[in-house]
Amino acid sequence: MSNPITLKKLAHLSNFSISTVSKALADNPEISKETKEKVKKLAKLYNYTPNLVARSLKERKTRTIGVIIPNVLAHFFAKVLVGIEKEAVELGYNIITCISDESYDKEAKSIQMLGSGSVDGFIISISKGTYQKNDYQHLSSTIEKNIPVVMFDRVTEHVECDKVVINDFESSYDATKKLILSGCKNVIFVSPINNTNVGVERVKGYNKALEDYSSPKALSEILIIEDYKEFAQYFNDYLDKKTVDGIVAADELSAIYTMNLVIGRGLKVPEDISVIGFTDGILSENSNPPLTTVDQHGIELGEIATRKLIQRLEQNSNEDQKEYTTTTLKTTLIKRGSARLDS
Amino acid sequence: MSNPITLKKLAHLSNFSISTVSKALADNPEISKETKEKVKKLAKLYNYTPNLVARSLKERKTRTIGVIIPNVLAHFFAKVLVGIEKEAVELGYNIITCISDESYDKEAKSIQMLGSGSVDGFIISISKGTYQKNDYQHLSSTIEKNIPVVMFDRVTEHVECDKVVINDFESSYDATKKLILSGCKNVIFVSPINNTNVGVERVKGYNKALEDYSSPKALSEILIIEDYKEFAQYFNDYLDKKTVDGIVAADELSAIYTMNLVIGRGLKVPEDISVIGFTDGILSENSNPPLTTVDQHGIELGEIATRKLIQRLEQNSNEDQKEYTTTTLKTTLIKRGSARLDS
DNA sequence: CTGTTAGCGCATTCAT
DNA sequence: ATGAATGCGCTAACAG
Repeated sequence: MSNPITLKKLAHLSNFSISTVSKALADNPEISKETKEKVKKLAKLYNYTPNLVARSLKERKTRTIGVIIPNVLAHFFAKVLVGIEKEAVELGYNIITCISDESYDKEAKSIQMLGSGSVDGFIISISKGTYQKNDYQHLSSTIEKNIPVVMFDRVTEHVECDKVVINDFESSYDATKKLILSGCKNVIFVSPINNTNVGVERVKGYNKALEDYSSPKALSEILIIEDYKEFAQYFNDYLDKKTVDGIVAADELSAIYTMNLVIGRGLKVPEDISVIGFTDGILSENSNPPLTTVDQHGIELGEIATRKLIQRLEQNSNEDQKEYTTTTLKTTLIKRGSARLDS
Repeated sequence: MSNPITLKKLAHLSNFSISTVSKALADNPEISKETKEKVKKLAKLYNYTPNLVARSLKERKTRTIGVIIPNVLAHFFAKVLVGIEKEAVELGYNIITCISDESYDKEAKSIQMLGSGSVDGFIISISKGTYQKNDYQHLSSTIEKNIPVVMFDRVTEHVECDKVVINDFESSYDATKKLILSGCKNVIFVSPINNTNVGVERVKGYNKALEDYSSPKALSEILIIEDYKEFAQYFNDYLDKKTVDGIVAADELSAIYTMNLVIGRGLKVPEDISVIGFTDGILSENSNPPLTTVDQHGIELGEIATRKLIQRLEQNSNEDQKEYTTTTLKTTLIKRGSARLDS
């Protein structure tokens, strides 16, 4: 900036002292009405805006939140980001966004960078890489430094902090159960996220539903997707050998992808095979047939996470620290065309 | 932060002065090897990280970029964001993300906030609201304050700055032309973004292609989408009256949506109607049939914009200011299943 | 080679 | 009601 207008300059121009100007602009009752008016007029005239970096240094808080997500291209995370941004702005905060790209290194580095005074707290969903490494030191240590962390969706029990998740187990259980009750004999589970707690919970829900509702000799199969191309091959071979009439997919893309493979074989959805996916996305609304999905309420999830974090940031430090809490959001099954459901 | 370790504390602990510690950590040649080693060891031991806010204040730059996009849920913008974030991190910058949500007010407010010292420069794609209002004061004035701005995709000639765009006119011209040359008689254009320069350019390209290649009595129609539900109704009525065999859509969602309406009428894509969309998204790869699209290379676009901005940020202020430049990225037509194309 | 000093812009305590 | 002085944590010019 060539010549940013500062308090000092306003002070010169107005013939008041810096502190008077500062107080006047802050509507401090110590200052007389006339001075306030003069100063404010001048400030407006010169288009004064306080330097936020200086203020941050002084106040020792930045009113900025660090947001770390694995991947913005996944619609769910994009939605959460929308919720976070919206709520943050509402409450007077900015967000610094980092995309971990599912990598431990990038996640850790971002946290370490931003943790050096750039942000007041973090909202994070853990990367696959971090799960694999099973190392949460970077998170624990920021919490120890008294920088609050809120985890959402992909969380871990190894770190104590506020969390916001959805009822993964239950949702998956429910989806599977509904398929079975509406006549599916052989329901399989497809997942590209088996290396996250979220994926694991969804598998558990699936298994439990089979146990509770399916005949013992029914198909019970979890297909892990790592590479989509390889999976296509594998899945086609699989369908050559087995008869499937229901699919629960752990996310949106895998649901759509699987559905298209099914249709590509000349099978009909939902007549021959019913498909239910987990998601929040546009894909599902606009697929053909439209996908029946478990709505994860991403925007709301983001808002809640943000509120939790800011609440903690703004609580008086002499108050008792509130206990950490985990909020579980209930999903909603959105019925579209890809599954025949009774109820 | 309860007790962030600072230079001052390191100075106490090491019995050197603050400045010596500072210089030692910065590998300043003034400092002896032994001292450097001692200090660095201590710093590592206490896990010292410099306070970036203080450094920003001192250096008068934040190494942070403000990114303002209309909507992260649109895949194209999400991709650009990925490109920006990636390149920024690579070059040692953070990004503060604001979502304007297509609103002038939010856009202006974000810029004004962040322009007060929080960021060194901006990367922005203009909101629909701003186009409507036709007011670019908030942008011009930040440039006047010597905060560089790079605009991408949705740009305006009313502001002089670096820009990165794609060849919208040409791409649209080309897509339309290809449809006509492969036999489409009646190609219409569908757009939800007609209130942006991008949308306007694409319409122009469409019109020119009709002019150059289509028979004079062929259909020539631009359908504007404001509300998708209303559009569905309108479009169905439209197809009752007119015969269409080609559709060019100005973005991804409108392409998919239109295609699904067509299929919903029992028509076949691409046999009865060919569809080409503009996009960068997952939707197109996974639609049924997969959508033939104009790839806008969002990630690369984001990277280029970031490089341009940072170059300007880091150029010596005593050098001559470089001229503002506009980079035009060439799109690529990705042929999938939704259009019969000859070549 | 090391230390003292000043100052980035702001808020605030303590005089006056 | 106003102003002088201090310090947030850091860098760097200057002095020794």
